[in-house]
Amino acid sequence: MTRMHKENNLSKNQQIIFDLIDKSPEPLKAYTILFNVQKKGINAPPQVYRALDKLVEIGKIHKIESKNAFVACKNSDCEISKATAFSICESCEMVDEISDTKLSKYLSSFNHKKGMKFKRFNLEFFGICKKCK
Amino acid sequence: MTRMHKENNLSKNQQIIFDLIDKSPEPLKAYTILFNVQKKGINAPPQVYRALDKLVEIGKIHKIESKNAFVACKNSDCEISKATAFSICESCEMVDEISDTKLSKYLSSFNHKKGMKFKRFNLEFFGICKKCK
DNA sequence: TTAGAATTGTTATAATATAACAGTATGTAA
DNA sequence: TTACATACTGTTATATTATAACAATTCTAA
Ligand SMILES: [Zn+2]
Ligand SMILES: [Zn+2]
Ligand SMILES: [Zn+2]
Ligand SMILES: [Zn+2]
Repeated sequence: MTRMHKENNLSKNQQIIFDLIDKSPEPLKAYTILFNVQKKGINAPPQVYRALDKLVEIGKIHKIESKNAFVACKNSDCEISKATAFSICESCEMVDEISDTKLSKYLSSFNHKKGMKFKRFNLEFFGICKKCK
Repeated sequence: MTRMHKENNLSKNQQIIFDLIDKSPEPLKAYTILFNVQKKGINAPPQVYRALDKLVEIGKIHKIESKNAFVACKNSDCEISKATAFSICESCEMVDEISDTKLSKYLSSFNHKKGMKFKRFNLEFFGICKKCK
């Protein structure tokens, strides 16, 4: 029993949690996820965090660091999460993943004066969205 | 007693906590700060978090969101924290504030396709620093 | 088929952050 | 100077976010 869902490489818990995040219009927090998947047999925080860690690692979801919340990747898995950018409304908390090739290229090729070579970046923009204006 | 330190606008607790962060070579976490200021009479988390909130608000320190840790601003208070960028070593955890006018201007003038006007951004670059190479 | 790797289930606990309430200090303006 | 508003402080308790540790099962590939 408890078969892997080979069609997309996700395990049972990973799939359940990804589906929940993917269909949510807003970022979900770990314990919100936990409460919502208890009916499916996921009972404890480590089960949620392990799935989240894996989903982040493979680029299916991203963590919004300023909110401790998770969103599904809308951008063909962001080259496995090496270059992420988000717009965040400070009023309604809505989060949108920004897909802008120019921005991504500009930042990916940005080099630190101190000679550090970057492997990854995360950018969070804050403002008031159209709806909230 | 407990006079305001008017020379720089910081209250007693704010000054104690700012001094600690400012002289630290690395980001400090809230409870690390708490342990280090208990000898100065700051005993409880809310005292630390209130000072941190204020210091962030006035741009004296920044929160490194991916680490839940705080660093002093090295950049004339970043126009009150509207535009922050950091480089973070994934090996030694060192954090450097990036001061790059071009980068800052580029991002400050970046406009979202969906019409949202940004007021603020935070950017975190990750890599391996020179020392750790 | 069998050994290693990945995943799961479970209990307990660590680490991060805030609520709520009471009191004190400071600046301003009548 | 008094009175008021604002900011800051102290304190206890609690909420929220995340991980440690261990045992078992399932998957994968040789
Ligand atoms: Zn993405
Ligand atoms: Zn909004
Ligand atoms: Zn700064
Ligand atoms: Zn390093």
